[in-house]
Amino acid sequence: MAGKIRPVRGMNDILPDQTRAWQYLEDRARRILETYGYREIRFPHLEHLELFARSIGEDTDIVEKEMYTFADSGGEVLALRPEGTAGCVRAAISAGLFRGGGAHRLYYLGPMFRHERPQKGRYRQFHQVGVEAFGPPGPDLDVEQILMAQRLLQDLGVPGLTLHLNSLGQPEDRRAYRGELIAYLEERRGRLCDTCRDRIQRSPLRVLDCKVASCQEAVASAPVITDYLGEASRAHFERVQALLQEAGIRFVHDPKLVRGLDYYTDTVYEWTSDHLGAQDTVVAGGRYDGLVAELGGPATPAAGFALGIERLLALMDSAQIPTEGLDAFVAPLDERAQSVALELSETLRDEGLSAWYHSGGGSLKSQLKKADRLGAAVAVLLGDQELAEGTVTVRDLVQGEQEAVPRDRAPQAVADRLG
RNA sequence: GCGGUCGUAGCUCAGAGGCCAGAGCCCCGGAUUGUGGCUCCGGUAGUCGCGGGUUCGAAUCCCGCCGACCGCCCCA
Repeated sequence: MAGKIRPVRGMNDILPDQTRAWQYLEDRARRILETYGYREIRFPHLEHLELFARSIGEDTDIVEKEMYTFADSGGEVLALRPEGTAGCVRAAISAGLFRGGGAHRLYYLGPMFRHERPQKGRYRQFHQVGVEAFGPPGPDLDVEQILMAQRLLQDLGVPGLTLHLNSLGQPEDRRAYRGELIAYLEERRGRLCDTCRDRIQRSPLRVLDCKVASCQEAVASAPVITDYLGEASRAHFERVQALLQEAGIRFVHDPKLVRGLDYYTDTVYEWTSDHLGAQDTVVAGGRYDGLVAELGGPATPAAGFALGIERLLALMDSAQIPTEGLDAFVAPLDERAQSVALELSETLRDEGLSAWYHSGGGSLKSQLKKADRLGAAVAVLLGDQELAEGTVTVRDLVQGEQEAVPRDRAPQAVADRLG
């Protein structure tokens, strides 16, 4: 294996056999998001490290140990984006999108990078569809986004889903709650696992969903964030739940649901699927009313979600992905037929048909075999006979019938043979 | 970063100390002259992940490294 260069760990090639599913998912996502008025935005994969540190939070795992960071030759400290929201908000601020206070609905598709240990459903380069809406502060926006995500998941036939919902309140609510929680946890320090002991002061919310049994017991009667919500947040959360119920969307209120990014406020949610492994979150999102201001824009409420493409692909019913076939396989039987075959192939494409011009010769038998393997519907054969007569042989590879037709009628003859 | 399982042809895998390392799929060719799919025949292809060690002899046993997968952690 000398000289063979490996792919970077956790970074996967997406091969031709898989790209059809990717394209299908991306097309469906675009179509659905656009019916809700969202428009695509594209922004760099690389940003100043500080953007992520400030938006995601210095003390989060993502910023602390999962980012790909480096100093470029000019000495600027950059990072490959570990998620999309920060860059999206930065781009919107940079473009002055918030001047005038108009509502904006944006979506994006693309790779994100986190230096984690790869496993099923978790990769170092992974792909998300993200949506962000800016302006409206109301709970109805949160619910419309949940409806939109659900439509997408249903459209793609994703099984075994559960929607988990929680509210994190405003920063001051969280601060008050955090104090209470730390006090509670400190009293039970002895019953917590090692990692949770370390977490008490740094990120006490994380202790709540530790999977160690003793931690679960210790935390069973811990204070719950939703008991500490301010009046506005409480009302917001109740309204979200009421609207979800009226929309007929089932959810479970999960008081322990905590997101790994600091910018969330009020509503947070997560869809999990029981058909995945340990990495079972397919969609996650929520409201982040403080982020735009935090990044230097005008105070602007906002909400959004991100969807993991690889995870969704793993869940999708591949049967619904359309297979696009090849219309015509054009076979020049010898060198003399090449120029006519090339020209005929172009004519077929002029008519909107797909044509595989066969280069490389071989016996008619081997060429037909190739046409068959390629899944061509029709083979167009051009040999001495056809050249002499000014015809082509159009062979229907499904029916097994063929006919000789004048060359200029070939496109029509091919089209007639297609389902 | 921690733990477990596993690395043999392009792919899926068999071989578990001893004839030149095997099968299926794929690919290529053939089964009379210009006709695919089914069948049959033949063929190409592997420094058995890499490096050391044990042994008369290692794909097979031992050690190290690398990689993949699964889980922890964390999250999409």
